[in-house]
Amino acid sequence: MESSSPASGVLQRLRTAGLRPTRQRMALATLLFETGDRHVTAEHLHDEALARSIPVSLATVYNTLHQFTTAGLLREVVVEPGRSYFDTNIDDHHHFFCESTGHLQDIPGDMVMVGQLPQPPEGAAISRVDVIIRIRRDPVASRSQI
Amino acid sequence: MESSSPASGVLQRLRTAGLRPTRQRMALATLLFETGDRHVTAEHLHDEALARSIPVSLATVYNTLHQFTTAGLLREVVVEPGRSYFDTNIDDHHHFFCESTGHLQDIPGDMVMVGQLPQPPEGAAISRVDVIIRIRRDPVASRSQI
DNA sequence: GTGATTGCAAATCTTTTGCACTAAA
DNA sequence: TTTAGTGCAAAAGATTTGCAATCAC
Repeated sequence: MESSSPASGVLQRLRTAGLRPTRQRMALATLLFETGDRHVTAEHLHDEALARSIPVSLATVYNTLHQFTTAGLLREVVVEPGRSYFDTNIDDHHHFFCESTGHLQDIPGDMVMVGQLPQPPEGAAISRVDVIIRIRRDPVASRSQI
Repeated sequence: MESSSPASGVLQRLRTAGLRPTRQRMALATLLFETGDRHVTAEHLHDEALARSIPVSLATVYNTLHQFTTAGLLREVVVEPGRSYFDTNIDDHHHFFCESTGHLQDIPGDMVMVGQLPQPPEGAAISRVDVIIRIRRDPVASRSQI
C-alpha cells in the first residue's frame, strides 16, 4: 500500500487527509503506519516517539491521534474504562481483547458473522457495529503468550 | 422476580451475594433493582440517591458498584472513553449506544446472531462477547426521541 | 467487641484546554 | 506574512485510595 519511499507515503496520506504535514505529524504517522496494523494508546505512542528522539508533547500526541481519527486514518477503540486505544486498521473488523494483559488483537470482519441485526430505534441510523470478544488467559490450559 | 416485599428482595439479593446489607448498599440496591433494567453511571446513581435524601458518598457509590459487579449483580459496560456504565441486566444481551445522546439500550441476546466465532488465541478462553451497535440520530429522517 | 464498611479529602490517571511561541505555505 | 500547529503547564473529569469514624453482627 505504501508508495516507493516510506516518507512519501506518509506525506501523501496526510495531504490526502487535508492535514498539514508538520514535523510531528509526519513523525507520528510514520511510527503508526510504517509497520502493519497497530493498537496504541496516546501514552504508548508518546513514549515510542521519545525513545526515537522525536520531540513531541503528550498533548500534541492526543491532538494528533484525534485529528487522524477524525480524518479517517485511525479508529478509536474503547474496551477499558479510562483508556482509549487507536487502531491503524480502519477496515471493517472486530477485536479480541485480553482482560488479563490489556492486549488488543484484530479479527477480520469476515471472520465474525453478525446476522439479523435488530432495527435501530426510530430516527437513528447505525454508524458502526463493534464486536469485542473478551478473553482471558486460561490459567489451566496454558501459560503461552497471547 | 422480586419476592413479596421489595426490601426483602434486595436484602435477599445482597445476602446471596455475600455482601453485608448495610444502609448504603440496601439503598443503592433498591434504587438499582426496584425498577426494570437500568444503565447508570456512578455519578448518576449518586445524584439519584441524594435526590431521595439517601446520604451516600460518591466514593461509596463507586465502591458499591464495583462490589455489585464483582458479585455478579451488575455488569459494567464500556462504550465511551472516560465513563463507565453499569447495567442491571446481567443476562446475555447486547447494546445499542447512541453516540448523539450517550443513551444505552439493551438488545436481547437472541436478537443478535453472532455465528462462526473465531477461535481465541492459544491459552485463552472467551469470557464474554460484547456487541455494540453504535447509532446516531439521523438528522434527515426524524427528530424523534431515542 | 471486632472486623467490615463508610465518608471525606486527597491523590491518581487520562485527557483537554488556554495561550504564547513556532513553523508551514 | 498569515494562519495553522505546537508545547507547556494548568485544568478538568472520572475514579481510587488512606485512614479515622461508624455500623452490622
